[in-house]
Amino acid sequence: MRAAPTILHLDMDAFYASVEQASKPSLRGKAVIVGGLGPRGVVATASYEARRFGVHSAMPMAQARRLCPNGAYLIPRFSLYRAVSDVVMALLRQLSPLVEPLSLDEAFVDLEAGGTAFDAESALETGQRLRGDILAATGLSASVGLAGSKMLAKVASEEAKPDGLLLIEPGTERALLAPMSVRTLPGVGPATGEHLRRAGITTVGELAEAGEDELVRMVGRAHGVGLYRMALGLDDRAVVAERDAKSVSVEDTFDVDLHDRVRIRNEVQRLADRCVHRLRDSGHSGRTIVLKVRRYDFSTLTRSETLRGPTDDPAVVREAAARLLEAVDTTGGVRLLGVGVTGLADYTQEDLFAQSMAAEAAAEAAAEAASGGAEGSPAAEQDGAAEAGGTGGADGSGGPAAPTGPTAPGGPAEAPEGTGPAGGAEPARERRWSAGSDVRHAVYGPGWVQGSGVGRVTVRFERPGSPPGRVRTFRVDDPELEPSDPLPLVGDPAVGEAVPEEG
DNA sequence: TCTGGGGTCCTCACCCTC
DNA sequence: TCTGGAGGGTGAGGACCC
Repeated sequence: MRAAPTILHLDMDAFYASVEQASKPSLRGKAVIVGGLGPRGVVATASYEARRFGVHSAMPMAQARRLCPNGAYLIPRFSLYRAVSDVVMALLRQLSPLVEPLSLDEAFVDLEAGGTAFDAESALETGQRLRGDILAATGLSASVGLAGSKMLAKVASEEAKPDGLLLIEPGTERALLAPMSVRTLPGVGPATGEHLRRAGITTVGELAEAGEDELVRMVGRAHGVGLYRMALGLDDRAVVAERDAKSVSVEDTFDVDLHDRVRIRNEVQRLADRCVHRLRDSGHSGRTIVLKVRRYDFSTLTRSETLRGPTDDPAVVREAAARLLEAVDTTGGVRLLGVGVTGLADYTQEDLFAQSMAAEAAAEAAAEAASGGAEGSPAAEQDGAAEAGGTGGADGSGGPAAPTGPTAPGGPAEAPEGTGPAGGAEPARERRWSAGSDVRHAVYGPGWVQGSGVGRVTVRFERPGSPPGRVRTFRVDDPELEPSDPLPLVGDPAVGEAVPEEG
């Protein structure tokens, strides 16, 4: 019996960029690129306007700037995206208890399990209603794929993009998939795609013709069997609502390669502390400590050590990471360091007891461990820093966003050597306004920082739902200007108020 | 030209025990 | 006593995903 097309895959269109456009009306219809602004940043999401210039996810930011010099370049604001995602996921959970989030902007839903669809017609109705509900609740468009399996539902939503809905009728799967590129299938990335291409296989139909034995020979058992089944449109993976995390890790890429061994040790200690923080936040302890090092030539190596039992003790993780680092040759330079913990376990009473015993010693050690460095600086960790230029606003405040554009002073994109998150007393600094961040002015109301420098900050006064706003420039220490939280994308009671006239 | 961050899963090698 | 294979644990690396 064929499965009814009641597996739904939801994919928000160009999610981060769309949220920025919704929250900053002057960016609507403009090329918006969200990603790391540092010298080693890559594109996380590009708006559809930017994609027309050839900009796409995972592209180095420098290349994106060459292709689209007039785009608005923004650092991701994950807290805002998470809030919007929560709204969307809540709508999905109204449809079914079986919702499997894949990321902030993607999820599978088993509609049949929720009793909200049982055949093609009811699935289509539910999908359309969902898209309308998401638009009403967030102001954002979403694409929906419906099929009898997760793999096909994902293929369907990909085909439906942007702002569309597609249902794959049971029985039509193989014919639909046959002409598609093998890269359409989940699990076929650049390496496997190239491997298959060299064997003369470029389409899903050719994959199916090759046969299971041949695919197993080419790409290994697990992958080969899975590929063959997917090529036939077969996928019986269930939608899983709760998934246990298997590892927790943190990593930093440095603007400049690190050479100083002392600095490298300090960074590893700092990462170990951050990792333990995340580990504890997730309510876990872990048994295997992993150190990741990416060298100057982009070669990456990992070293790991398995402890006798799980830990969430920062001192233990720091020591293990330090031991692992001793076995790594870092001459030539290090561009990335990471610390992770795998083999996760829930807390035990014994762990908690051991923890409390160690807490005092750990606190002392942490105080000593905080020390400064002299080179490089990790990627931004804060939300809200951005560089939004060159959108060609009517007021002429824009202009091409050159790499040295109006990023906030001291911002992540231009942190000079020696400005890492070192401990110690910092000298008094002037107020910093990260471009892209939300602000409120006592007279002009809410807006966002378009850029700042040489003692001035430029603010565009607009809010979600308002017309594109005007730009004003203030002194960075203007007492009437304050940082503020992001406004909701829809449903803000203040929307509709007149934006103060230029005067 | 330049390649993030946080994950998951798979494969292979090696060692040890039975 | 020696040998070989199976199987588990561990460590390292690669590929992939969003």
